[in-house]
Amino acid sequence: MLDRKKLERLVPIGALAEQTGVRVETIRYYEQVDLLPPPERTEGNQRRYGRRHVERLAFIKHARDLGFSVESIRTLLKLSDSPDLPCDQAHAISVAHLGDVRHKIARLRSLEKELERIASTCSGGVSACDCAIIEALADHTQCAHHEGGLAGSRR
Amino acid sequence: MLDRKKLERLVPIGALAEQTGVRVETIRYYEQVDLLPPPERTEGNQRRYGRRHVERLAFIKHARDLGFSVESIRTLLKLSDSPDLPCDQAHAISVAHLGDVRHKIARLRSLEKELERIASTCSGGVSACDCAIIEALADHTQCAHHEGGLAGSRR
DNA sequence: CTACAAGCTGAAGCGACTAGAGGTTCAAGG
DNA sequence: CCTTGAACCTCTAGTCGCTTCAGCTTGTAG
Repeated sequence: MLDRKKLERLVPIGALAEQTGVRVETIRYYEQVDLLPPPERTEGNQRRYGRRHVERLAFIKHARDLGFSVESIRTLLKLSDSPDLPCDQAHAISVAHLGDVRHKIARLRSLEKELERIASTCSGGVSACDCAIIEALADHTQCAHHEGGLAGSRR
Repeated sequence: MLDRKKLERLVPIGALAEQTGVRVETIRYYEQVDLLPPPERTEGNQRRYGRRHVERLAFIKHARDLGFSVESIRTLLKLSDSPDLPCDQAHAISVAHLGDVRHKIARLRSLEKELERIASTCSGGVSACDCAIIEALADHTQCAHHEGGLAGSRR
């Protein structure tokens, strides 16, 4: 297992981190939660990663950047490992996630508008303002999404 | 303190939850983290809330719906309690948060585009697809925000 | 009076890491 | 060969904003 020639082609965790842009601690965490398979070790018990690991971690990183949950990624990885029935499920996951993202965008846009309204009522000058922002927060009735479909989607 | 007449005007936690749309457990949590002051209690140690509590919790709920952190809300509440120098800080918090929200929107829009691209490469049909989604995730170079400013903003 | 809904506390769990303590190993310079 | 110090190791706890659970006690309607 610890063949000298093999070890030479393998990289330590710090190099893997640099290559992929994933922090060292996060890589160890991914191993712990079975996203990344345990790599080989040196005699001194240090991790040494090969090409496969680099690719798999890049996949994970990219999917995380796209906002996929670790659970979704676990499924996507399983699918990519067994190239028999992957397409349907992968497509379903992506489409569901796209729906999620659109939902979040809509919600954030509505928040943006309300925040603009609230922040603009008070320019932040020292005087003559008593204080519209706090009033706006206290008084829900001014609010555009009052009793609308937005509240609760966070939960 | 436990005057009979007073108690009659006070509501138990369940009613407060219903009125404000905040869950019972969450209300107790807010008390625990000092967002909501401890209310009066019945002889049997149950919480009874008055008008002030309802208002304060509505404030909190509204601010949370707008995505303010509990820390920001704590500050906003302090400001609203002491109406001397509130405006500047409240304005600063709101503007900072608005910046945050806009940043998130921009990021999500870019994710939306990429997800659209990825999902559209594979219509999800059973055959003839081997699987573009998984390839797209594996191959970062196709990605629009490749090495762009997006990665890492989650941290 | 009794049943049962609603309330109570305290602790643990969630997701996805991050940070720290305290120790070991690797590789380069002398 | 030896020393130094950066990089590595494990394990534990902390983050945020709740949620859930277990195992009780209290309030109220019939």
